[in-house]
Order: sequence, then structure tokens, then C-alpha cells
Amino acid sequence: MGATKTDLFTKQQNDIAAMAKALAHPARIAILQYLVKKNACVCGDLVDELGLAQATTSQHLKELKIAGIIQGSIEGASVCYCINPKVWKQYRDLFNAFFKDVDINTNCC
Amino acid sequence: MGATKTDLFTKQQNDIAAMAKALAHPARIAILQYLVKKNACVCGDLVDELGLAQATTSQHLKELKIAGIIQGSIEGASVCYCINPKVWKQYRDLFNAFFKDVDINTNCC
DNA sequence: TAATCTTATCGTAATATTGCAATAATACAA
DNA sequence: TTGTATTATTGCAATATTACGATAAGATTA
Repeated sequence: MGATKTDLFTKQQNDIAAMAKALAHPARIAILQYLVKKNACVCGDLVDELGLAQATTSQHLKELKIAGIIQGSIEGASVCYCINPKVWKQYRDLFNAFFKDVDINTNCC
Repeated sequence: MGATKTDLFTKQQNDIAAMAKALAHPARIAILQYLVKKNACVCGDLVDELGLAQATTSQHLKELKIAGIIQGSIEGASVCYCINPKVWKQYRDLFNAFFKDVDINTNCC
């Protein structure tokens, strides 16, 4: 026990949950907002931006990379990160599909 | 160490992360999709629907209730659940705001 | 080359989440 | 009242996440 029983659910349900999990930490939200705000590659200053230890920041970046929503490229001694716009749009579309069209009058409890 | 350092981040960042966390499990996605599909109060059959133990299902329902996205009302011996449309729309709007307007050409890495 | 800078990874501790059996609590039926 | 049905809570074990110091790996500089 302790591990999520993914086999009980559809691929789509697991996919949505996995995307949500990637967003389920304020540091990762902060990283994504920073990259979106800069609207470009950001090299090196993410550790200063967050206030977390370098190892912790690196770990959050790794999770976002594994989720596919950001990408990094080595630029000399440092690494440049940016949003992966294709995956970003996939996230947006999946969440939009999930949230769309709930009748306000559903409230019957 | 081990606990999220929420004080390092803005209220908005913590709010988005908290919402994402509520959605970050396939069982909770399945519950929400089922309630949306039924588009009404659902009494009692959620345990059969999920395939998880009754205690586990109850725990996921509790998390969704704490997040505010569903509400339950006692109906005799059983409990009826439905989407809280107000909170649902808040989620939708916050995610929409988060995902909107990322230029496809940001990709520069 | 040696020192320095940047990022990733390892190891470890603290905390959180997931899952379930057992049990409690409440409502209803016989 | 007694039994049954439904949901919540408790207690526990397994696993996952978060955080950070130490260290490694690679590039740049002196």
C-alpha cells in the first residue's frame, strides 16, 4: 500500500492527474510563471529567484522537465530553460476540456 | 525539512498549487468526471464506481470537499455528492488565467 | 594547470500521501 | 430493540515528496 493504483483508472485520468501533479507545488508554479513572464530562455538565475536551495531548485526543474512542460539547453557553464510551448498548449487544452461546460444549476445538494 | 515552504511564495502561487494538488490523483479525477457526467447529485454508488476500498474512497472525497470543489449532503442513510459549480468555475478561471497567452515562438532553447 | 562557477546527483531526514482493515457513527428496516 | 446498510474515522504500513548538505561533473577563467 501507499502507491497510487494507476491501473484502476483510464489513461486520460492518469494523464490529467500527472499534469496536475507537476503543477502541485508553489515553487514549480513560480518557475513556470517566471519563464512565461520573461517570455524567453532564462539562464542561471532561477535559484536566486526562488529562495530555495540550489539542490531543491534543481529537483523541481527536473520534475518539470520530466513532465515535458519546460526544456533546458546547455549554454556554456550554465543551463537555459524555457517553456515547451507545444506541451504547454497540451496542458491548457486538457484542462480546458476537463473544466468546460459545467452547468451552474448542477448545484442540487 | 520535508514540508513545502509555502512562505516563500505568493498567495496566488500557493492557491494554484493547492488546486492542482486536489486534482493530482486519478481517483479524484474519476470522481469529478463521474459527478460531471451525471450532472446531478450522486448518492452512494461512488465506491462501486472507483474500485478502491470504501475507506480510501471516503478519504479522496474528503480531500475534494476540503478543496471545496465538491459538496455533500446527508440524504437518509447515504450521502449525496455533487460539483460545487462556484468553486469549479473558480478553478477553471484560475487555470485559464495561468495558461493563457503563451506565444508559440517562446521556444528558443 | 589550478581555481572558480554552474548545475546535477547522491544520501539522508522530515513530512505527506495512499491504501486498507477495523471500528465508530448514523439512519433505516424488521 | 436488533440487525443491516452507508459513510466517516482511526491506526497503521508502504510509498512518495520535499528539502538540503555534500559532492561530482562540466565549462570558464586566471
